[in-house]
Amino acid sequence: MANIQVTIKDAVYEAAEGLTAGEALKLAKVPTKGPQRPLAARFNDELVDLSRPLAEDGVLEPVDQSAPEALDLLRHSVAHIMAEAVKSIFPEVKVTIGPAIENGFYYDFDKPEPFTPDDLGRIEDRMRAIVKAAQVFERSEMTPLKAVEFFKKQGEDYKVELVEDLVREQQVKKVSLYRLGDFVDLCRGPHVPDSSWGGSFKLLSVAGAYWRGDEHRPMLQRIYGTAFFGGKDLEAHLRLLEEAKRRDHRRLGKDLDLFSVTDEVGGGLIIWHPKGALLRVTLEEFERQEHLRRGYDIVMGPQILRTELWKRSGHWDNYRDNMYFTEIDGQGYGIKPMNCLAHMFIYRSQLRSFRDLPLRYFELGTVQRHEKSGVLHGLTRVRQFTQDDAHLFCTPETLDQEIKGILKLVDDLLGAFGFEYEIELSTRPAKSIGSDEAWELATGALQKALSDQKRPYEVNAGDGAFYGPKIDVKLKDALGRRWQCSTIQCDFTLPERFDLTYVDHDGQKKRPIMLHRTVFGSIERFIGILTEHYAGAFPAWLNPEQVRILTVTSRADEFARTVRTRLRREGLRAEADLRNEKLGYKIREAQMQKVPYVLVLGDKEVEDGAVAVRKLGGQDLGVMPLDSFLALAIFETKPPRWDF
RNA sequence: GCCCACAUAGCUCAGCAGGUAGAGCACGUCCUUGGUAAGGACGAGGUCAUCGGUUCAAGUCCGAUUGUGGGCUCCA
Repeated sequence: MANIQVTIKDAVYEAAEGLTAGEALKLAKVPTKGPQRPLAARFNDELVDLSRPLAEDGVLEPVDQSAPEALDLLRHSVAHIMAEAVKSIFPEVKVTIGPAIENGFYYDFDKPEPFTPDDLGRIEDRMRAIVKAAQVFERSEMTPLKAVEFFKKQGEDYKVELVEDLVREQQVKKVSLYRLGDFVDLCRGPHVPDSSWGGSFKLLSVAGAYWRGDEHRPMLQRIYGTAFFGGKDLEAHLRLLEEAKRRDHRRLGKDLDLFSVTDEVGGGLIIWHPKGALLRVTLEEFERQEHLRRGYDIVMGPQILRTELWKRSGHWDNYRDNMYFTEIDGQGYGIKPMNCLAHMFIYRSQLRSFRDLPLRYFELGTVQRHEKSGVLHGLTRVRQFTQDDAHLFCTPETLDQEIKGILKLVDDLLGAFGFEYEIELSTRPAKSIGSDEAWELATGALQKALSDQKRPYEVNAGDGAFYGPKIDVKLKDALGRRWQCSTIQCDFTLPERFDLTYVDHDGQKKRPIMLHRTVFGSIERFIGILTEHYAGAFPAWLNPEQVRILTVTSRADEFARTVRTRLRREGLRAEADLRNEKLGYKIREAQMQKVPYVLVLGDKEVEDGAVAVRKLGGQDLGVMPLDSFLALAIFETKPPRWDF
């Protein structure tokens, strides 16, 4: 048998061919215990099992739990452990696929009867036994023909389909299989060496999922779980899930009395209560002012527009199933699912010169979309919502500048809430309108603006709007969850379809370029995100209640009313709690309602014309004259503003 | 739209062998005037989501509808 040369950490080792990766690493004295113990290896840049025999010269690197791919590898391995457990308890179940996902893993099963919560417990117990038994992940290879035969014999129809697709789509000559206990799965691998690695796991939920994500194919049962290298990490993640539940905007919306949804009114339709409505108009007014400062015009369009317009715009072809239509005097109308049409008619209401451009029309436009019943969710997915929508009409010369202006606006407005974000560039989808040249131009313009500003972005191929490519912004909230809010879409097509023109320097009529964009996206959804981001403790400028005045005894009632009047006169949102309750009780309630400032008024304050100030969370600012508090509160409740 | 689960007082939930509804909080009245996260007593509150079926009898069993939750598909 020939010898091979294996390079590990810059040292070269001579070894017999067929030596496993794990054995080779031992030659280099890679730790076999502790956090640096390898769970897999990288051989000539290919991720391999430690049990993989080495057949050629090459560079070998250990992969331990600190490696970026380690957690996925572990979770995928735990998915196999789960599948083995499920197969041993329910032998009639057919297995499909079980990948690692962002915060865990899942495995999809075809099983006639649904899994029950009890089943999850039983599966977990079986998994623990498998972990304890430290079963080895055993890799083998087969020709696709053999593999098909093998899985057919086992009745694993889904695996048969997967192998056949691998052959058809990638012309593979060999497939790899992994055995764990009695369970053999088609799998690219690699895996952790044995099941003892998978001890820190938890099964989370069962849900339906279509085979291969296709709604025309069978509905499978998906079990979600998560796994980590240590119990501490697992506990931290479970705590995060608890925290997310605690911050759920649907719960906080009720607790803080912001909004409600009721089946009597209809699903996906938000009813804004006084505090929620106040929060919302505060946010909207902030945005209006910021747009006016940046040269936008505020406009408003009608709620319904004639159906033929939707046909001309392409919305009829692409979205008519998600629109509502009605008829007036024999004429068809569609309720608007977006705002751009009216804005184009404002553009068209006059002859435009290049001197008029850019035109920036901003509308807090309320739209209706017939979302499928199963997708509705609190404030984040509703059937009627308000977009902070704008359409910019510009010449090719100023396009770049306008895109950059929008990026700056996004930066400022999202930054106001402490959001960081990531950018994606979405390109032409399968279902689209417009010429190839227009798509190339538009995509190039967005790309150029991003790279000029050195903003890192990822390309999301085929995910653009039907009329143009777009920049999508995914913000990250306080819990690290990502939400898509802002979007910038470059459109050459609608100006064409609605024959928008301007007169250029040379006296010729030309087409303006149209930019569609939102910053918050949907006001409803954004308030949902803000609620969870702040856990209900909105910053003072946005909080529907900024100051709550508490009396110690009824002797302070009159003064409390005076203070409330003074605060309100200064534009502060103040309430007085004059109920016959103990101070501690009122404080508790004000804290739970997340009011930023509490003023305590007792005999001392009445006598001195002063207020005792307590901030949300318990910080005591002490007793101060009412005027001092007024100055402080006016300063602290100013909305953010930027120089540019 | 699809899979599964759920729907009881304003809120959170108990009621898990079918026999005419219960707790805590909130609310009302009274007592208490109490200085930084829940003072006390009493009281009022429900056609058990809606419609239909089984049964002598249905909150409880069955079906449909609506809505909600966890996902899937979709998201201009």
